[in-house]
Parts: sequence; C-alpha cells; structure tokens
Amino acid sequence: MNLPPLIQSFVLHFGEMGSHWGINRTVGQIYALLYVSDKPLNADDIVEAIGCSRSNTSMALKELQAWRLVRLQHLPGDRREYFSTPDDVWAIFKTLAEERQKREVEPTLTMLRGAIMETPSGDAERHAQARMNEMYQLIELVTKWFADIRDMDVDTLQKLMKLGSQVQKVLQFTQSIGRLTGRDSNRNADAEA
Amino acid sequence: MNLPPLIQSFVLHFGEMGSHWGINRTVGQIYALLYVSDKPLNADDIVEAIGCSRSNTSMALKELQAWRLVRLQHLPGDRREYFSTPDDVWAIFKTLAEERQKREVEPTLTMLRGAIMETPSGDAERHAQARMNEMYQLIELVTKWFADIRDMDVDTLQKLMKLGSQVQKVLQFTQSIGRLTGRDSNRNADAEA
DNA sequence: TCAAACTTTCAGAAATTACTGAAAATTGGA
DNA sequence: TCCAATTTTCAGTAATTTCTGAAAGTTTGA
Repeated sequence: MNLPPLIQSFVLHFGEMGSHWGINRTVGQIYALLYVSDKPLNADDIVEAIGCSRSNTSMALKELQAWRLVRLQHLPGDRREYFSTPDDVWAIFKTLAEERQKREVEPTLTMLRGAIMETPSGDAERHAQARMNEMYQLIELVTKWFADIRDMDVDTLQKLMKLGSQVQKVLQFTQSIGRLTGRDSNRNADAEA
Repeated sequence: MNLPPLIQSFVLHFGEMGSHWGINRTVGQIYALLYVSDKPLNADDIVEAIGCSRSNTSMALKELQAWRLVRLQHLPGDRREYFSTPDDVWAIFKTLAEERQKREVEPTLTMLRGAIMETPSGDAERHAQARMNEMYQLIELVTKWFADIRDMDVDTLQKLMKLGSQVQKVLQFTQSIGRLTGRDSNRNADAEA
C-alpha cells in the first residue's frame, strides 16, 4: 500500500471496521479509497493503491456495486472502467439503510411472521411466540419510521435531528393546540398497535 | 439441536444473521434461545438445546455479557449460573445501540478527528480531508440525535415513530406559530453546523 | 482444608472465509 | 471477422475464525 499517510489511515480503519461488520477487509478498503479520492479510479489504480490482487479487486467492486455504494463510469477515450462513490453523504447513508433493510431486516420479518402464524404446542412455544411478536412489532415500527425518515428531504431531516429530544416538547405543544382548536394535526399518533 | 420447530427456526435464523454481522453463529443462537425462553437457562441447558460444546457456550456467554445483552442470575439452592435476556425489547434495542456506538462509532470519530487535524500536503489530501469532514459531520449529527432519542421514554418514542414523516408538518406548523407569537419553541433548529 | 460442583482457559483441530494466479470470457475497434 | 485490451471466473492455497476436549481454576460448604 502506497498512499499519503492521512488517506492510508482512513483506508486501513475502514478495512478493520469491515471485519467487525461482515464485510471483508478489501471491500472496506476499496470503498474508503474511492470515497476520499478526488477522481474516479480504475481497477489497476486500486490494485496499485491498496496492494491486493487484480482478481480480488474485481470481486470487491462487484460486491460494492451490488450494495449500490459505487458508481461505474467510463472516461472518454479509455476503455477501462472507472469507479467512484456518490458525492452526497446523505444519499450514501440512505442507500446503506435501504440495502441493510432489504438484506437483513426483511428476511427476519418474514421468518417472524411465519413463526407467529404457527399453532403453538405447549407453554414454551406459546411464550416464545409472544416474545417473537414483541420483536416483530418493534422491528416493524422502527423500520417503517426509518423508511419515512429516509424519504424526507435533507433540510427537514437536519432540522429534525438538530431539534433532537426537544421534538418531545414540540409534540406536546402541538397536541395541546390540536385539542384547543379541534385541528387533527397528529392523526396517526394514537393508532394503537 | 433438539428444540420445538418454532423455536428452532428462530434460533437458526439468528445464527445465520450473526454471520452476516460480525457475530459468531453460536453467540447468535444462544442469544435467540435465551430471548424466547420462558425461564433462565444454565450453561448445560444451552449445550443440550443448541448442541455445541460446553466451552464454546462459556465463551459465547462471556461475549453476550460484554455486550450487556444477557443477565446472569442465581437460583436459590442451585450453584449454577443462569442466564436470561431483559424482558423489555426497547431496553434491548437501546443497549445494542449504545454498545455499537461505543465499539464502532466512537473509534471512527476519533480516527476522523485525527485525520482532519493533520496539515494536508497536496490537493489529493486536501480533498480527502474535506470528504472526511463531511462524513464526520454526518456521523456526529446522526449519533447525537440517536442519543437524544435513546433517552426518551418509550411512550414519547412510540408516538414520534407512529407520527412518522408527518412530523415534518408538525415542525412547519410549530415554526409558524413560533414566528407569530415570538415564542422560541424551536431554538436549536437553526444552529448551523 | 478438602472435595465436589461448576466455570474458564487454551492449544490444537476443523471449518470457514479471503485471496491469488492462471485461464477463460467479454468488449470495442480495425 | 480478428486482435488486443480489459474484466471475470475459478480451483487451489493461505489466512482467519470458530470450536473442541482436556486441563486448570474457582467457589461453596462440610
């Protein structure tokens, strides 16, 4: 690996993080490299920078594309494929959330639904089902909310996040106004699960 | 493994999920088993149910304790250690978020802060630093927000989540009220990063 | 203090996952 | 069409991670 020290430590850190995360080291490193690069890179640039084999790079890029985390593009007059990451960090965040939802959360929800539908035989199974149902409700609520949030525009999202826990006060305030004026500004909030 | 089919599929699913996740299969399976169990289990119960070795169970339980995902308790008149998971799924969710924050997010923020402080030598490093700064700002904003949310009581949280994207309207509404009345109900929302 | 009951540690084996180089496949242009 | 440039595949190897059994350690109570 032959990179400026600042970039190298970033790339190495993402390689390490990948391991704690079900992503292999090379994939993490390549993503990090593309993320900080000021221009698109081709596979040989990456081999040169990271010091892995050409074939490993090919595999890693395929995986990153499957995650929709890198863009493939062609430069005029050059047959090689160049890769880069989206510029907008919020867009990256959203893509990651969507992919994880699809790969990890959906299958879990499907499994839980299946288990909850079964007829339990005995107390142990009845208790297990109740627990699975609690988990199901939680995951569904959180992911629906996440989906809502993902689709907000960045400005609103940032406002909301900066507001933080004070949103609580805003909610209470709005609910009183609603009661006073008969305005139904919070119409989903009381639908019980 | 000798478990009712309903529980078995849950346990096996969590084992698989673990792998996609940096957690080893046994740890995932044991957690799942404890989660649905209607009573605390000791290490031999777990060996019996999952079909792994005693020593592997010991290691896995140690890791789950390090994550604060299982509780150790003693039953009167029995010297063995019994394990269970907290009952409240929200509390579990919070614990997980806290631990991941500590183990994965904090070290990343530290690395980014370090890199951003360095004096760049050349355009490539200057650009890389700018990108790292974007990432830093995003992570910091999201994690502060998460921390705020974690500390809300469950009722408020559920209300907020069920409200979903409509919170946007509430925010706009509140901001207009604020302007009309001079009331500063949204005082953090405009502090720019 | 000892012994029994139980838990943890650890070195090596087994299983899994990542990586490589060589060969095959694909692509775009002459 | 063919050729040269480039990418992908894949079988074998290397590295890493997980798991086990045996041994050591700990705790409790007699």
